[in-house]
Amino acid sequence: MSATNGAAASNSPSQSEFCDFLKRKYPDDENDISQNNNQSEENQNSDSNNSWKKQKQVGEENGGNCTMTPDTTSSPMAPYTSTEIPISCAEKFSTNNGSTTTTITSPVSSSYTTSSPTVESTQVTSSSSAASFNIMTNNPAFINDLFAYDANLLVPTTSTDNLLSQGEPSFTAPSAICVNTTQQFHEEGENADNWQATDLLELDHRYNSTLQTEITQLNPTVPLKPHEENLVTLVEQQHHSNQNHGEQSNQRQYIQSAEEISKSGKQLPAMIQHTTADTEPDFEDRNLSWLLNFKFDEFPHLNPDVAGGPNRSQKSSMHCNGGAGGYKVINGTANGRERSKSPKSTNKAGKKFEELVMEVTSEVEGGDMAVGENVVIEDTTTIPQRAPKKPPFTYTELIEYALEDKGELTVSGIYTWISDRFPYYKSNDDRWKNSVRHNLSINPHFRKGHKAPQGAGHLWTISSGDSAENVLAWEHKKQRLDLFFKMESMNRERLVQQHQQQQQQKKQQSSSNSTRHQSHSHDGSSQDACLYDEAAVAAAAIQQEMLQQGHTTTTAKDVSLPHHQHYHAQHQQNSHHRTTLHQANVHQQQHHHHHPPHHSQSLHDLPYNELLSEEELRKTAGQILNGIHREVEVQSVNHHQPIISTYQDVLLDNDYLNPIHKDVAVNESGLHQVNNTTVSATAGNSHTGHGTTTATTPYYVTEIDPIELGIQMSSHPNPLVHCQTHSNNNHQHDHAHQNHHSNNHQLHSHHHHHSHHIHGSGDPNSSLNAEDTDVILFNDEFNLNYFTYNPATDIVA
DNA sequence: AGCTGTTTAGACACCG
DNA sequence: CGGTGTCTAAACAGCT
Ligand SMILES: [Mg+2]
Repeated sequence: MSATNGAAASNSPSQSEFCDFLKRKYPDDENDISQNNNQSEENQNSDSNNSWKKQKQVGEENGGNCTMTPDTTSSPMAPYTSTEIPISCAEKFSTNNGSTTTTITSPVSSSYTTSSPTVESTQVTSSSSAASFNIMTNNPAFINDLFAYDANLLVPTTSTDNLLSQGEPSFTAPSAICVNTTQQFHEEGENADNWQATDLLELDHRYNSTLQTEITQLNPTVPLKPHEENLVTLVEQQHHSNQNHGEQSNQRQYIQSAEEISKSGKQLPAMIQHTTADTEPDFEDRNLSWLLNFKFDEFPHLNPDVAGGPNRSQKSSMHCNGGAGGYKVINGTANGRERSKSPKSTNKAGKKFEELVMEVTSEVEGGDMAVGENVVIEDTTTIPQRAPKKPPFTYTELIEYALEDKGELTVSGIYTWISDRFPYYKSNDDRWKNSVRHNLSINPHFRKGHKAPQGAGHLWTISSGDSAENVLAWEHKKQRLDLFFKMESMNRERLVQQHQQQQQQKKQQSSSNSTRHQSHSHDGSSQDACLYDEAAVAAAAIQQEMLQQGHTTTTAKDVSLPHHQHYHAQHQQNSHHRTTLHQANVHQQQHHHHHPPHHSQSLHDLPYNELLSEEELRKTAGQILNGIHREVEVQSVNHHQPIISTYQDVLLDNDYLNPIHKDVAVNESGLHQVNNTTVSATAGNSHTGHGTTTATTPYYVTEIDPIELGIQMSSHPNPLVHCQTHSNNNHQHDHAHQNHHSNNHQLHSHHHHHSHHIHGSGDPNSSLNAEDTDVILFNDEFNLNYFTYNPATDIVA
């Protein structure tokens, strides 16, 4: 417990948004699909990811825990192990749907106005009122497992029933979901497996199209099926009630972890106990999927080169992911290429894996190494479980969801949040945790806040822009997450039913005495039952939450959503911003006009508001500059005097491109706004020629030596000026782009469009524009993170 | 020693 | 193909 730290945790709002990135990974196209399938297989088998942990062995015991110590977050933790039930997620929905205020109109514009933050807000529209969910189930084929993901998860069934019943409600508000209609109803079979993938893709597709067109389209279309309706019922009710109250928009449903749920009182108890008892002690421990994530190199004898098989490709590198499925290892064809690689992990993991493999293989016929075959691992025999599939969310998204939901979390809290809800990410696996940390560092919208109360580390928060786009994008993400969980629930339900049927059949058979072998266990459709469902749990959680909400006035923070994203893009990030409201009283406002006020709040929240000592300023400035994309013009105004650096108009209001509001950045950086005149004067001195100085725009000046901030002015001829303009914003901005390779590249080019924004903002610095000029080092976006690293450019460090 | 947080890199998938 | 986005692995430094 820990109290959960985050204080915030509980209420925050978050929502889920959804991105399109799915597309990429899981393309809509049929072709893609096919590919996906392949992949999926792999995945299933190996399951990639996650799994290994570096440390692991020990860990295990703990099970999950592992790491979590720290503060807050942890409390929830223990999750699985103890309970076994991993996740529950409930979703919340964005309430806003219908009312989102923001308009989307010009996407671009929004942000940049320097002065006035407000975007256009207002309005809006749209919304999605109630959405209806469509679809579902009934598709015959599974698309691939990619999406199937958790449906399978694993937990032995038994008690599930209870859960299910309770769980059902998980579906939240219909409103949130928008599924595309297109296919939907094939009612034939029961295979509904597809729906997840399909739905998500559709959602994404829709989102994309909407971006172009209008928001309104987001509204849901298809009506729910009866049974679905049932599921939803609770939610809707709640929803209605809320609406009545006028809250609708804000209400959210949260995703709770199993633990939370249990705490809350709901009980899943039966299940939990049961499960735990039955199967393994530790759920996670038992799941050996991580073992499948190996590198061929490490296990020469397994090297597929020989084997042949379906291989995939050539990626030499490889890890095979194993996937779920039945724990098969897929083959990879790996070439032996990469062999020597990571010593560490390799060794450790390798051994384990190796041993395991040996065992397995031995069992397997012929020992064919073909890795491709099915290797059954462990208990599969008795337990139907399948390894969870990798959720269709990027790490960035997962973190966003977690932070939006809880407001602020420690790193370990984030791990917990994720692992509680997505079985794929085991708490004893260090690999994905490394990725999480990496993403925190690399994405500017993830901000490191105060030090964690307890252990090492800090509380992380998310900052998002308020632009309409962002709002939309966030809405989309939320919907995606919600849809995902719904689908999960449904799948779960379906599986349970199947399982029950099977059991009945078995009984009958046994009684009838027919053949013992019930070989067909794996029929396409039936996957064994996994009963466990996150969804169920989630549902339960939601239900509970709803109930609670009714009474409690929890504090709710609402988070407004974030917004952002780029259009095209797809994929990307988003940002979010959250605002806090007290539900109890006020909440009505829901409108997202967070802007104005919010900004201020955000400032307040930040630790920086107060005056800082010089050192602190320096430190802070460095931190701020580090990792934030901004458009900056750095000029060395004067040499002889104290160094004065100018950051020109760089800091934009926050929006999806610039998650951190300009004011915040300025404040944190210790910058002062200066009149043009002033600056120009100085500037003029220094470098005359270039004219880079813009007449009009205000400058932000700091006395901190740029070098201290990691920015080195070029030593060239005019030492003076170096400007960078960039708009940085890039599409994605957030993402930090890691530059591939040399950072240089990215720095230049692209994204000009954004640049105009800047201009638009009133800052003509046409002169600056000139990307052409020598002076300008960077164009559009560039990540100050890399400032230091670019030797090539003038800026060096 | 373990956890955190920052960076660097290589590999891939996509997209225009 | 180059630019991007994502993922994974790692090296490292700083804290606790
Ligand atoms: Mg960051």
